[in-house]
This record gives sequence, structure tokens and C-alpha cells, in this order.
Amino acid sequence: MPSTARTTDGGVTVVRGEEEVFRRTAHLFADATSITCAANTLSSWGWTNGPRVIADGSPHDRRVPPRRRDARIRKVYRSGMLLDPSWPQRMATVLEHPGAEVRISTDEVNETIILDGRLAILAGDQRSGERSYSLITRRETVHGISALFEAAWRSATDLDVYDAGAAEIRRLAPQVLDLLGRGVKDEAAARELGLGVRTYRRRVAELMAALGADSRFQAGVRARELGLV
Amino acid sequence: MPSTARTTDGGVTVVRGEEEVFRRTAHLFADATSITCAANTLSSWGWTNGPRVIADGSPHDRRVPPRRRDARIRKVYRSGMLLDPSWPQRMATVLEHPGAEVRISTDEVNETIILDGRLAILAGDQRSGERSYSLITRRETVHGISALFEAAWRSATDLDVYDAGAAEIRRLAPQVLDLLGRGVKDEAAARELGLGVRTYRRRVAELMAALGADSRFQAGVRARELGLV
DNA sequence: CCAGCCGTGGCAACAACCTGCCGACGCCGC
DNA sequence: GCGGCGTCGGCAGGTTGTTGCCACGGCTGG
Repeated sequence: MPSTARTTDGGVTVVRGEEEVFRRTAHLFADATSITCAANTLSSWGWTNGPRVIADGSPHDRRVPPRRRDARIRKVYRSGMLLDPSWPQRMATVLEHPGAEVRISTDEVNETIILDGRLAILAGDQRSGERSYSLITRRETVHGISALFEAAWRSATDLDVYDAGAAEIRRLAPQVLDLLGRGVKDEAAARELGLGVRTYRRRVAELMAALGADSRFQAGVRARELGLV
Repeated sequence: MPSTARTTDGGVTVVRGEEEVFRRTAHLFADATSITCAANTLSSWGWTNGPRVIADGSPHDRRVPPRRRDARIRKVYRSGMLLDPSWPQRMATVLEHPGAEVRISTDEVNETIILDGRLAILAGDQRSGERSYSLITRRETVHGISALFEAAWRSATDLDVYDAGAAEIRRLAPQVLDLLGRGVKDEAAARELGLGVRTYRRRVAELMAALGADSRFQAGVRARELGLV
């Protein structure tokens, strides 16, 4: 068995590493008329959004797969991602495409790509370095996954709407996260930022909302997951 | 320039990826009489503690470098690591060596290895996948690093001492972390575990102590760093 | 059996955190 | 200017988290 393909049966192929996913599916992106995509972190599906940044000298340079200009592209991102400093740049790349729609979800989304309702790619867990991915072509399964995606899509809010309210928090997020991460008490943290305690807490609350967290502990976990601390 | 070595000047070599560190230094472990090591996570310096577990089929199998049996081995670990389920197994491997001493630090420690006071290996940040490492041979620098390590060593507590108090919390840690990570309130969490609220909070406090965290947010970050959630 | 030890969990006091409310201030657009 | 709008931050009242204290019960070695 080659080391890249792990399992194949009933229209489901499990592979390890996103490079392998890229190799196997890049050609399908070319004439897909509908691409839907859900991601929890900025680095997910990196190769779908432009040339991947690789340490110099690496032989793994890849480019975004070609796409029909009339393709309908829909993406759902987890809200916390807006807090990442490189988010605006990323969005610029995504929105280059004419028909791209982006929505933001407060809940966690399973990392997914669906092409034309015919192929679904599900990200699995990360073991021994490389993440596993399921490539699914079985029609019934793909339909089921599409339905789940549609539900997530409906419950997510449009980027423009969401973005409007999140400008201020984004400016302060790095500092607030730093202070929280250092275990600084609200009192001191507010002073350090030259804010009132009330406002500082407001910022923290907004942050938690953006991270979809119910408690500060959870916020810590999420922030770390997203690499914000 | 080969893609592995990044910088070389004044007795400092910066390389990327622990495999490269292994290749360059494995022979030095063989006749070192003093090995000191500080680690923040269980996966750090994985190759120094036995064959690395790699996905089947990978060509990267490596073995622990041979060592003199009379070598003095000292290791400092961050306390949170004891919470990892695979900690006991890992310790077994480490303690196989006759003169191994292990201490636990509450504070964060910079990941470091020092061989015989002649070579220091410092882990750097993680960029584009592979972590960077500095291999330092310049005598003055290594001495300075040794001094820092000695300070950390003195302030750390012996494993046996530390371990004695941490038996109970280790049993519950996974469940408590899960509850905290789900944002469950203490009240409900205690009920779910069949504990009094007071005791649950005690567990959380112990957990935070083990993680060296001052706030729950910080604990969340640390827990995530250590891959406990 | 008893004394000592330890984990438990209720109570309480306090610190920290969360939020609704509202007045103050600055910034427009009219 | 002036009314609307939005942000700020104090205050208050509530919830949640943190800790010391102590009584209770189980266990153990004498």
C-alpha cells in the first residue's frame, strides 16, 4: 500500500496530508460550478486560496487550482478567525473571485469542501503530523453532507454584516489576548490599555463572542487553537 | 545554501526541524557525560527518549542516540505535562537510564539541551511547519545558558516530591478539562462528576496550579498548548 | 478500640467577572 | 447650532470563581 492512500471503499477514500488532497482533486476545481467550503482556522485549505507560502527552497510550491469565473463559491468561517492579523489579506484573496460569498459562523464548523454536490472532502483529526482527509464521492453521503452544510450556511451571518460590528475589537484584540494570556487582572489590564475597566470587560466580552466561547477558559482554548496567542 | 542550515556565524548554527538537529548532534550524545534538558511539552526532543513513533511506512524511523551509562542526565519539565495521559509511559523511558534526575517546574522553561557544558541547543519559534533550533558551541554563550539552566533547575522541585501530591488530580484531569473546555459552569460540572462544588473547584485550582496558570483563560491556553483539550 | 491522617464538601467571605443602565463626551450631517 | 449616533466609563446588582475554615466520615497503624 502506498503511504499516501489509507483506505478505499464504497466511494470513500481516506488520505493523509493536504498535499495529497490537492494532487487528487485539483483538476476537479477547474470545472466545478459550485464550491462550498467551511473552515475553522486560517490555515485550513490553504492551497485553495492562492500559492502556499513555503519555506524557501522547498519543492512544494503550489498554486491555486484554476476555476471557472462563473463558479459559485461559498465559504463559512468560524468567527474567531477575523481576529487573526492576517485575516484582511486572506479575505482579499478570497474576494478576488467574482461570485464569492463569505459568511461567519459562531459555532464550530467541521472543515469541509463540497464540489458541485458530487465530491465532499472532510478534514479529520491530526495524527502523527499529517492530518487525514476523507474524499467522498458516494452520492447519498455527499447529499447528506450538503444538507448539513446548507444548515450551517443558513445559520451563519453574512461577512459584511458581521464585519461592521467588529472593527474596534479587531484593533485591540492582540493586546487584550496578550494581557489575558499573561493572567493579568482586569483592573491592571484596563489601566495598561488606558481604558476603563468597564470598557476592557466589554472588549473581553466581544472577544469571547467572536471566539464563540462561554467562559474565559474556553476562550483561552479557542484563542490558542487559532494561534492568536 | 542547503535548505537545512539557515545561518552560521560565531559558533551559532540555526537549523530547521528536529530531524536535522538529530543528524548533527546524535554522535555527541554518545560520549557526553552530562546531559541537561528542559522541555515544555511531551513531544519536545522526542528523539532523545526512544524511537519516535511515526506513521507506518514512513522512512523517518529514528532511535535514541546511544549514551554512556554513567552520564548524568537532568531533565526539567513543565508541570502541566504530568497531566498528559501518556506521561507515565514517557517517564518510564526516561528513568530507564541509571543516573536520570527529573524535576518539575511551575514556570515556563525555554526548551533547551546542554551537553557537557560545551554544546547548547535552543528551540526557537515555529514557522512554516518546522521549528527552528540554535546549535551553540561558543564557550561563553554556552556557559551563560548553563547558568540559566542551573537557576531553573534549583527552583524546580523533584519529581518524586511533586508527584506525590498530584495523583488524584491526574485521574480527573481529562474530565475536568473536557468540562471546562465545553464552557460548563462549575455547578453543573460538579454534578456531572458527582462531586461537591467545592471539590470540583479544588480540582480546577489544582489543575491551574499544575498548568502554572493564574487565570482560567491562561489555563485554557496552556491546556491547549499541551494538547490536553 | 482509638488517635491520627486524609479526602470531602458545606459555609462564608472575598475577589473576579458579566451586564444593564445611564449620563458624558465627541463626531457628524443637517 | 443642534439633534442623532456611537463610544466611553461609572455604578449597581448579579453571577461566577477562589480560598480559608471546619466538621464529617473512611481508613490505618498502633
